[in-house]
Amino acid sequence: MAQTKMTPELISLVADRFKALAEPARLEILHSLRGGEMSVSELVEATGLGQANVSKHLQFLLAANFVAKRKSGLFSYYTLADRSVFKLCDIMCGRLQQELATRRKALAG
Amino acid sequence: MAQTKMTPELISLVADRFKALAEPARLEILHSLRGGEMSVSELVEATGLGQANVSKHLQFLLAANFVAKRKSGLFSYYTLADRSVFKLCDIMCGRLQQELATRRKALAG
DNA sequence: ATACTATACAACCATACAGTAATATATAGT
DNA sequence: ACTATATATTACTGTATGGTTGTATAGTAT
Repeated sequence: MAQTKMTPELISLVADRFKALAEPARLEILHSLRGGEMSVSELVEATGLGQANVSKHLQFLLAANFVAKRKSGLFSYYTLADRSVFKLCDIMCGRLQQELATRRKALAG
Repeated sequence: MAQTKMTPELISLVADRFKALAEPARLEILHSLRGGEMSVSELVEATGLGQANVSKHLQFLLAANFVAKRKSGLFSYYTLADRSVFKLCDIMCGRLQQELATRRKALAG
């Protein structure tokens, strides 16, 4: 399973989800949220990005269901929607380490 | 581990890898390669994309180490570099199903 | 009501890139 | 040598989007 039909529509949806992770600023935001929920202004401070910029990226991540939002008074608090982001990033980091190891071996050999 | 330092440089590299998967055409190509290595023209036929387009996407995937290349005579044969692509796509598809289930429940409830 | 604050949104510019057509490169066959 | 074929590359166009500035919205406080 997990191998459904792979229609063009499904492929397009998957591509959109990957696109949400294909941007350093958004990865930075997700990384900041590891510790727990944060308000927009906390994320602005944590990442060094502009407020409008962070807000836009958060809408993007929200649309892709990578974060969840909770409003309280003036503040909007965002959290990671689930743990799968880490699985995804871990696999990617594993790949990168593999690449580096192979490249190093090529240079040594 | 796998949680190294997350420097801006590393984050940028990870984003680049995700970007390689953030495009329906490239997912289509990777999907076609499930069955084994294929030449460029076979991929052109399998995906319905233009030759130059497929070639460019293949260079992109090659740079991101998602595919490997083997030349033989006039032909270039491409294969999946490893199985991790499937893990990544499976996780994404799992997320999508989860999203659908939640949305359905919201409508029902 | 007025002032202040946090967030979202709209308008703008600049850049990246997907797709295409034309061309270049490389290999094979005659 | 010439011809044909497979792939790569270049040049171009249109679109998407990241970042910024300014503004709108919504909530709080006095």
